[in-house]
Amino acid sequence: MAGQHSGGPSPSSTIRQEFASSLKKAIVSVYPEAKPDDEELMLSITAPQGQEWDMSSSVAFRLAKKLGANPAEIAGKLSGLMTEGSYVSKTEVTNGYLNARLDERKYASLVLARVRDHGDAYGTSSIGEGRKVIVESPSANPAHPWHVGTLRNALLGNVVSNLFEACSYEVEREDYIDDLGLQVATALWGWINISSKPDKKFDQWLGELYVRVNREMEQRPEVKKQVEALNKEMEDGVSQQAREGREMAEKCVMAHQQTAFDYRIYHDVMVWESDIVRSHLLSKVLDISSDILEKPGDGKYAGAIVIKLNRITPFARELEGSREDAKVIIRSNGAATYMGKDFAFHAWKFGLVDAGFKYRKFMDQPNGRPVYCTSPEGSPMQFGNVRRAINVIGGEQAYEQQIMRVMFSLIGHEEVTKNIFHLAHGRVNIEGSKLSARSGNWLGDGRNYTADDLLVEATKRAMEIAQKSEKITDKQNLESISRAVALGAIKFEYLKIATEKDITFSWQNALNLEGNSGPYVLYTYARAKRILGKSGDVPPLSDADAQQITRGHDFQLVKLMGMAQDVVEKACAELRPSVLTDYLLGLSSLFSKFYESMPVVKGGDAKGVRLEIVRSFTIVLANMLSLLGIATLSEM
RNA sequence: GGGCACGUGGUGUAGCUUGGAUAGCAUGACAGCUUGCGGAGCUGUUGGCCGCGGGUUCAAAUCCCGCCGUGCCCGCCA
Repeated sequence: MAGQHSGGPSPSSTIRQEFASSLKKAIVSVYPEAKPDDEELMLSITAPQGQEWDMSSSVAFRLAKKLGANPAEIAGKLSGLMTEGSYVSKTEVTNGYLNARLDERKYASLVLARVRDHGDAYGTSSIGEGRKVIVESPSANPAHPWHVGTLRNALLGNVVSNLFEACSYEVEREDYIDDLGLQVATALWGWINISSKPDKKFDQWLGELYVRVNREMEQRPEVKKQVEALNKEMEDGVSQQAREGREMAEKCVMAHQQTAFDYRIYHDVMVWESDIVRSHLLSKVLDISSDILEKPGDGKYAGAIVIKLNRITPFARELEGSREDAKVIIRSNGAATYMGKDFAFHAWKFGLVDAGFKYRKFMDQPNGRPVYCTSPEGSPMQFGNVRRAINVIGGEQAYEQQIMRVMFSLIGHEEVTKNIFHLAHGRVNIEGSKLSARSGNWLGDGRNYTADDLLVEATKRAMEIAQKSEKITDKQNLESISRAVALGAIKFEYLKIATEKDITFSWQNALNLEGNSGPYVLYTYARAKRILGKSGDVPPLSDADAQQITRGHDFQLVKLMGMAQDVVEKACAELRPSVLTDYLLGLSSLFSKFYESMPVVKGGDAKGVRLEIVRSFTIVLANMLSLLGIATLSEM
């Protein structure tokens, strides 16, 4: 989606407002004491099933309570006073509901003109104008490839970023690179002591090495000691090993980027944990938060800097029965914990402290924009300093995220607490076992549950079907078409599941090409495109065309298309990509019914309006798919 | 010990924030639809005590209370 944001109310909210204000007028004149609330009125309006009515309000039930009267009676009185508007042509009462019917010619003209005028920008909104948001995802460890769980995180982060952009927010797509810590130290031990000669894609190779070293550590305690020593070296950041560790991690991240590009996922900036440590961001943050921190001289936490949980619990009651009574921010050896770094990092995100980061270009991206990274050498750039932060992180980290948010309240930055959103997603398990990075049960011969392999498998599957397709005229493009279908299948399959739910990964589901799936949506798009291809340019709707609209699938489809912007705003406000997938399935399914029941090219007098509907459908569908990061295909 | 998340036809799920008319969709099974704009589709049949028990309400999948089941978290790991 590109171009100007549409701004203003959507067609569907225009008609709901009209209905609501007409309801309000009627209520005020019959029951002046009822004092109807505008928002309540809007919320009472829903779309009823069936084709007879377009909007329905349950407001009479609410009023019945307030006034102690019968709902049906109230609705009856109101109905008599309802005035017609520009779009509402008729109202009636059924079972206490006030139903409204639209003038389908007028409303269809409004929606279709809007789609034609706004094109690529149809469905966008201006609600976020002037605000900046940072989205963090997927923050994979640079010690192994993206697995099917990392992919879920990355896809979520991408869609959420797209949604914010569609709502006119300025968006910074940020990736936190956790290049310190035991995972990377473990891989580095292998790099130094076993092999530094990759013979396959770097992250895959490194992941296998990492798993090997983990097994080694279980048998040889001295290896574990050496890994811990390496970890300390990397933390200190000055030794040859530390430089080697960073170098190795960068190679791994390069390989991750390849995966990201394959999935059409791009970033603006990568913040490396080792640069956070190097920048002494921590000590600056400690300065502004000294009031809430303690440094016990003895006991369990002797020598460390901690935050006592009894300071947190008044603001987060759910942490009260916790087993620990403090959270360590700086270890007794002087190194910051993950908690400490994340707290400091968020102080940077919101511009509370200046980290003095230096940046350089990490690499060019296929979208034409480079991704930058923090670096020991480089120049200052403008990143961070946002008003809102979305952290796409697994639900298992809710405890730490909660403590961190409360810490900002305690140091007097309530606005930060309120604007850190932990977008907690469920786990992705693989059939029969849990995903475990350490054991590498997802990595290796015959069981390679990586994002890369998933795409290869899905493309293969799509290819089998595409080869049989008689509709693909350009056989040269079979490979790229299959890949696009595969991407559509995978992304849709992941995103349609509610964010908070766990997923048990199965090839069967991930490669789904029919039913509630991405390929189903792409397929309806291709059919619509074929109709347009046979008809040449579609002229704008004439009055005569508008007369041909019926109350069948044609108008149902128009009504659904009129809701695009509301859907985008809702998906953005709730951080729920599945709102989009639901909408796309609804649109596609309705289009299929329309397609089966209402001839377009041979539609006679109705040809004009039906063509315009088809044309609009392709635009709306393409816009919504693009928010999911899915590209359309004219043939498949 | 405490907390968080999830529980909806055989299977996978939407709806729960903001209570509202026959709980939506897919898949599976069965039966149909192509000399019609693309059958990766459409139509029909089958299949649900919305985990259980209370409560609030004119009205509960939705809100409240209590249970049960599953997963996760409560580390000077990240």
